[in-house]
Amino acid sequence: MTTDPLRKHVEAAGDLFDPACPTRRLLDRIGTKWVSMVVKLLAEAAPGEIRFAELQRRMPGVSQKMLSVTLRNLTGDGLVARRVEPTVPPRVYYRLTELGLSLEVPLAALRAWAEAHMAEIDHGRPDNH
Amino acid sequence: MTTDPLRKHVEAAGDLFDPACPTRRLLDRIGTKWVSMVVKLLAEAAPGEIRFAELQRRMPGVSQKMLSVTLRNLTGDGLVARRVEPTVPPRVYYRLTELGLSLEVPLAALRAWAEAHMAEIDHGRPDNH
DNA sequence: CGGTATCCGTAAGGATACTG
DNA sequence: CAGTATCCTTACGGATACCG
Repeated sequence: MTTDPLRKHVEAAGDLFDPACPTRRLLDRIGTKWVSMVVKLLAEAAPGEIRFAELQRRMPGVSQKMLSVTLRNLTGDGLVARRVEPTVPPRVYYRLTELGLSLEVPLAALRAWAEAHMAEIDHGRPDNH
Repeated sequence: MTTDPLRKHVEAAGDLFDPACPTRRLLDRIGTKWVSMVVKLLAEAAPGEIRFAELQRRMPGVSQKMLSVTLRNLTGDGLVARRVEPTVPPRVYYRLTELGLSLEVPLAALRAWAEAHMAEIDHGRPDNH
C-alpha cells in the first residue's frame, strides 16, 4: 500500500463491495429513470444539443424540479455539458460529454432489458405496490 | 391491433417514455446498488444457491431489513427463487432464475462502467453531497 | 437462522410561486 | 425561458425488538 494521496482513488478503484467506495452512490445515481431518459435523448441527438424545454416536453411526467436536479447532477458528474446563450430570454443547451456518451452503452442495455421483460415481470405481480 | 393475448406484451411493450408504463418503476427498482450486488453474487454462484446469512456477510453495510426487502422484491419479480429447508433453525437458500440470470448481463455492464469511471467522476467533485 | 414489525430521521420528489 | 426557493407529503433506509 502507498501513502501517496494522489493514488488514493486508484487503491479504492471501483469496488462495489467496499462500503466506503463512491461506486455505490454512483450506481444509485445513474440507475434512475430520469437519468436513463435524459441520456437516451441526448445520445440520440449527439453531438447535437437539446434545450431544457424540449427535454421536458419529451419526458412526460417529469417535473421542472426533477429535470433541473437531474441535469445539475449529470453536469456536476461531467456527463453532460451545459451551454448558456446570453439572450433574453436566455437559452440553455445540453449535450453529452464523451464520458456521458460512454454511459449510454450500458444504460441502453439496461433500458432494453427492462422494456423487453416488463410485461413478463408485471404479469406475475398485478399488485404494483 | 390484435386480440391475441400472446401478443399483448408486444403492444404493451416497454415504453420508458410512457408515464403509465411500469417500465419506469422497474428501472428504478433494478438500478440500485443492493440489487446489483445480490444479482452479482447469485450470478457467480449460479446455478448454485446462497443462504441469507452468507449474502449479508458478503454485502458489507447492508442491513438485514434492506437485504430482506431486496430479496423479497426480486423474488416477487420472478428474478430470484427462494427455497426453505424446514429444519430448526430453518435455512433459506436463494438462486437466480433464468430471468434473473439474463438481468446479470446488462447489470454487469453498468457495474463495470461505474467501477471504471468512479475515480474520474469522483475526482471532479470532491464534494459528495 | 431468517425473518417481520415498529419507530424514526433523512432524503426524494411533486406543487406552487417567484426571479434574472 | 430556465431556472431557484419554499412547502409539504411520501418513500428510503437504519436501529431495535420480537417471533417461528
